[in-house]
Amino acid sequence: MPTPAAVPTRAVDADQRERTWSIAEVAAEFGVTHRTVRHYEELGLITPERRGTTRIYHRRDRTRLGLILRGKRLGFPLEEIRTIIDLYDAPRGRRSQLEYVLGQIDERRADLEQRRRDLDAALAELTEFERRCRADLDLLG
Amino acid sequence: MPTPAAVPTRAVDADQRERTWSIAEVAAEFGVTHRTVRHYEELGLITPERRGTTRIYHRRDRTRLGLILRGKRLGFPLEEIRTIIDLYDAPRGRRSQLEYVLGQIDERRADLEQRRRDLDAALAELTEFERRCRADLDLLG
DNA sequence: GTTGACGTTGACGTCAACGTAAAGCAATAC
DNA sequence: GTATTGCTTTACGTTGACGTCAACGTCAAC
Repeated sequence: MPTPAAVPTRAVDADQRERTWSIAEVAAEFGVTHRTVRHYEELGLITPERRGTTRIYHRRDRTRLGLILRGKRLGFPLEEIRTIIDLYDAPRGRRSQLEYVLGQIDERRADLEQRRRDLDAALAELTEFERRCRADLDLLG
Repeated sequence: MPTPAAVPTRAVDADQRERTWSIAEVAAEFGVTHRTVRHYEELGLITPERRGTTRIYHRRDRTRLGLILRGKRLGFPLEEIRTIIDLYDAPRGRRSQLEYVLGQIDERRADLEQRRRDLDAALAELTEFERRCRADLDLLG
């Protein structure tokens, strides 16, 4: 348990908890444009705080942005990504809700595992193709 | 080595080599519309034979269609898919060409391996999330 | 000989995921 | 002060990946 003497740790915690970012900062950090970030907000994928009219991004928003971009790298459409990350934040108080969430998890898992099969097949073919190319290269001396 | 006595095998080979398909057949088989198949042709991803004006699909076209759709499931854009499957058919006679192809293979592999990392991370998070949900469910009796 | 079933070529429509001005506010920099 | 920098909204443009007619050819079946 942290005591008042554990000052360094608590200071770092406080920093990480309370630090916020501007739209330019998060955009640069994740290698996207501010337009992209705002687009995700329009679709309800992130909901940054507003100070007046200016957007303020917290750690939670950066976490979500990371999930969004990973989902994109995996080829998911943004609408589907939204349902996924909403799932992580869904209320899970009642049994019916938990069971619904668990069902959704199963669907997601099946999807991801199909993708992994495709991915492994593609990698295997690529490896075999490389082997043949190297064999051809050897034949050329 | 096949002898003239190996009739059954040779008959099957001949069937498989010479059987062709209509656009409706390939579309149905791969679960896409004829419009989609023609779209891929417009982009140069497949080039079926023409008998008069009618398209005739060979095994080679079906193989390509399979690669295209797997690429799509993995989230690749069609233009990129085209460069990939063209790579498999590229001439590899000269050393310089082989070295180019091997370089492309490396790029592809790096891309696919990044995707696999993303995929594994997503699956791990999903599993952890499921664990927490089941724990919550246990608490409800 | 006409009716489907299946094929063809345009050509325009649509949806997602942004890009790209245009025009304006708000704070710091000179 | 004003000029630049950074943020904002509004709104139209673009690209990819098809969908969706329209208008027509062709061939077997009835």
